[in-house]
Amino acid sequence: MNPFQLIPFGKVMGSAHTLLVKNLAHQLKQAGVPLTPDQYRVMMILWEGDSLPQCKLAESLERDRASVTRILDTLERDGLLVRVSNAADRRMFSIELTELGRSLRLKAIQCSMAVTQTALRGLTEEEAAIGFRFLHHIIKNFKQP
Amino acid sequence: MNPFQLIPFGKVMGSAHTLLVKNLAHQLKQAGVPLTPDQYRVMMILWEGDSLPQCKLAESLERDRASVTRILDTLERDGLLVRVSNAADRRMFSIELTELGRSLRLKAIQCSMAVTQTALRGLTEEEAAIGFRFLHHIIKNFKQP
DNA sequence: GTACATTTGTTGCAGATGCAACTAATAATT
DNA sequence: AATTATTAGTTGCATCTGCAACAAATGTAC
Repeated sequence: MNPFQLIPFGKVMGSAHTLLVKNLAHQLKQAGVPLTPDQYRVMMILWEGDSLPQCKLAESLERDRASVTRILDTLERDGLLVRVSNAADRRMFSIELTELGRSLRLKAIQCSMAVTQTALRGLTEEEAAIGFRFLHHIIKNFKQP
Repeated sequence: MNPFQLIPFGKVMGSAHTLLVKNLAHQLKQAGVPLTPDQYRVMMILWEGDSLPQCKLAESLERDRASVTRILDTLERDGLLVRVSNAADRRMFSIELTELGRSLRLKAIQCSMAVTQTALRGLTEEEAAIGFRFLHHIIKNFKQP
């Protein structure tokens, strides 16, 4: 590939990602959902199924354990979840959503879908699917170097 | 598009972007280039042409002025650039690279290209070009809502 | 079964981010 | 010319990030 096009790839990816995240933050705020985009990513996983240890969360988020610790601190402080100590392995906690935490799911997902629809506006289903595969390919390339 | 596929789009984009940024941080460190990925993005613009006011930098980076202020603080502290007060408009500074700042260009760009090559490994030029257009399309969608 | 290693989560540190409030300087209105 | 925007840059606050060092619990090896 032309080396002059290789240089700005990071910029293009960074711009697309930044705009997407900002748009999500905006949508969540508009909808009155008290979550930042990063908190949303954590909650998204918890809504799919509670009781993951924090290290699994970190892995799934591509973040380190320390970052997960602190996002959970905030979410616990704000009453969206609780850490429950695990009897089987006392190093770990089970994360359990509160009623409040569970209640935000629908609205938050609607915000997320609105962002995606803005992002993909004007693309056919086929073009969007090709774009998805492109991103998945990149992820795979980084995960198996 | 199938609503179940609309939900994880942010996650896919986030993963690809995160892995790319982490890989760049790693490459820069390996090559002994004293820049974080965010600092690299700023320097990239300055290498193309000095003397931009900070607000233009912010616009180009999709960041707010405050963020640019603080990245420049760090880069100035580390001797990569200097703020020169502008006689014509005393609100602004001209950012000027130091010799040290200019000297990092080649190595840093090589790191960036290595990251891109990893990202795009296994894709044809045509597929990569389609991926670029996909990302550009998303950027355009967010910029003209 | 004791010593060593690994794993889980936390904290300290330096770097980023957006938003809102602020100062100083320039532009626009009247 | 004087008042009123508007613009460029900075600072405070809350959030988020990775890395490295650490404690406590669990696993492994001898």
